[in-house]
Amino acid sequence: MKDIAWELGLSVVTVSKALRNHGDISEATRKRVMRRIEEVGYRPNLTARALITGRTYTMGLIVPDLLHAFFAQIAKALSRAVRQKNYGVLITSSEEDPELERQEIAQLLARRVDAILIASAQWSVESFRRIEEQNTPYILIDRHFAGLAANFVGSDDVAAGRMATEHLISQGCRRIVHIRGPQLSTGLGRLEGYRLALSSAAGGPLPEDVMPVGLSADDRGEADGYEAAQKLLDRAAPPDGIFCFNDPVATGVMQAVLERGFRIPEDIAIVGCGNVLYSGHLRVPLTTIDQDSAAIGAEAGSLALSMVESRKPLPPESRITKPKLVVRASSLKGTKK
Amino acid sequence: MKDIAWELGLSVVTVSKALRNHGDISEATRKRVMRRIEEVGYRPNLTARALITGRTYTMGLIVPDLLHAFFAQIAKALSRAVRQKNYGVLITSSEEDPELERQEIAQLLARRVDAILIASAQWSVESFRRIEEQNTPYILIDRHFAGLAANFVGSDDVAAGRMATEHLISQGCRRIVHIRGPQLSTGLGRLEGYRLALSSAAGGPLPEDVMPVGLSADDRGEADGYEAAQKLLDRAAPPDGIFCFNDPVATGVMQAVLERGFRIPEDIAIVGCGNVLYSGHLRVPLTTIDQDSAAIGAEAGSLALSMVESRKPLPPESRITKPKLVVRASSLKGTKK
DNA sequence: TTGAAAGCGCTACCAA
DNA sequence: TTGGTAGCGCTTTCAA
Repeated sequence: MKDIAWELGLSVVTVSKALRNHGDISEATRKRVMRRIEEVGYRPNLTARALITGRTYTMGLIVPDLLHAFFAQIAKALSRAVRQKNYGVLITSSEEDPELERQEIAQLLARRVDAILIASAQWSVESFRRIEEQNTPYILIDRHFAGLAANFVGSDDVAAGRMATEHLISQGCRRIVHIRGPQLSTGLGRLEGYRLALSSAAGGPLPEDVMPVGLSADDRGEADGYEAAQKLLDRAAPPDGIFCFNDPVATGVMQAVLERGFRIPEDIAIVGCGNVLYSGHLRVPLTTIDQDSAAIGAEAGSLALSMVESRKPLPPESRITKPKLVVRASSLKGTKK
Repeated sequence: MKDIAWELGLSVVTVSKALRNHGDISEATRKRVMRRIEEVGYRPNLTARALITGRTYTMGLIVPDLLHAFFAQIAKALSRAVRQKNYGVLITSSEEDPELERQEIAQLLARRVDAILIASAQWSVESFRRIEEQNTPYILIDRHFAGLAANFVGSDDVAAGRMATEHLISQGCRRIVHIRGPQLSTGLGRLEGYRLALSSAAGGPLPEDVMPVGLSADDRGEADGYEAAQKLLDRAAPPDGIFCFNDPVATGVMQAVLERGFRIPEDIAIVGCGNVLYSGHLRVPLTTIDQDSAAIGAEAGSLALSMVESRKPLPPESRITKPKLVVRASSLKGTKK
């Protein structure tokens, strides 16, 4: 509070300026003010400042599930990237529910966050129009939308799906099932990559075989993967390779496969996606596609910062990381190659 | 904005009251206002409201590492608990660094969060005095301090350490090493539990054997566990049981042990702590102590809410969950019992 | 039931 | 270099 001003025989204005290293202030008074600030342990009320400057120094992040290590990693990296500029991050979870997500967007908007970063579970683009109306910059993370010219930071999902599938093919798999993700850019992209790889396989096109699952947030896909795998194993001719939408799904698949007495990778090779941090420590170390979630988070952070710092709207930008295949035991048949 | 008031021929005051269902407002005008609100898509500016009411409807959460599933789980549960009352959560990470943590506390204080929830990496109690000075309610999570009469939500670490160790003893282990955690209540408590269990072992007291590690946030303990295990395995007589401070450490230990050709649990049994969500899917499914981090997060949330809602200071409260042993393959020798 | 006045704690703008 | 005046968008008296 600014009885500090009174104590020093200054005006609040001067104190305010001193606090912010505002240009026209004499070094002497600045020092004087700063010392008193220190003594009293005063900290300016950021909500008041926000009201007048219109900047809250807060980024809003919406993820489907904080417990999913992929998003936790993004959150962590984002938080770190913006922290140095004194930004905080308001993190909320949509639990993969579009309606809840819309509410969260409204909340963040009401709180006047400086930018919204969102790995959206949305089907339509409507919510984003709302954000645009409020002139709040926003960035799509991980998942993007075809018809929406928005900032995007994520990975090339088609390439990811393709690499994963090609790898399985190169390991000698011929009956390759894809356990697909939701109807979002990530699920769709990886599916497309899977198809591309199969159709251009070396020894002639391989048959497609896609299993859907309904991803719910609470189990992160493990239960779904487990279930899907059960069905697959009940078949007369089970697959010899499975490309899973993500690592949690792969984890569930792995469990089911082992329980049923199949060997990984000898009987069934498994590839995941995301390279979540524990994937190398699973029952059978998991071959997966690394999408560098840390880089995505950091990139999104720096992009958000630049958007906020330059007050005028910047043209939408896409920053897409190249996925990398990480080969581990779960797919290494050594049959071929 | 309240040109809505003007449009309806009302005063801003009336609109404001209508918005908040404030008592004295006629049902008719309330409806009228609400409808207009809807049409325009107006949302009140929460920062302005915060300035005058002094309540930001925001909880501040500080964890050592968001990537550690234990804390991610807490964050998720907390977020869910307070969301229904329209609170948001500002999540920051201290990266296990006391100095950084102090800065984050100052940030949260400056932002005037309604309550601070913190799994502290602090050595001293000084920071908390600061929080108290600002009259901001705060709750310690997971880690508490001997000399501090503060609200605490966490687990009984002594019991956890004891259960883990007793389990190893019951499995026939006689050379049991504890890879200990940091000098905080969690590390200290589990260590004490370990000692208690050894000294009261059925066949007479067993020797203590404690390995320190310096937990850094970035690897969540895996690398530390890996290193510690290497040293252990270099010994002439390696241990036959290892109780690890937490699951990430256990993960690292497991890797080293397997790499060196030892069998788990036949040669070396391993027990972790935390029951992080992937612990059942590790190379060897991990026996661990469940501390129900979801319950901790939810409890902390409801406690925080009750503190905030009742404006007057409540007497400090401790909510301590009872840990549970989760037996999996990593310790199941079947030698005895 | 409604609204005028005052002000939350701070910063922008301009005059001194 | 300093400080008075205004006002950010709301809510809180309290009087009409």
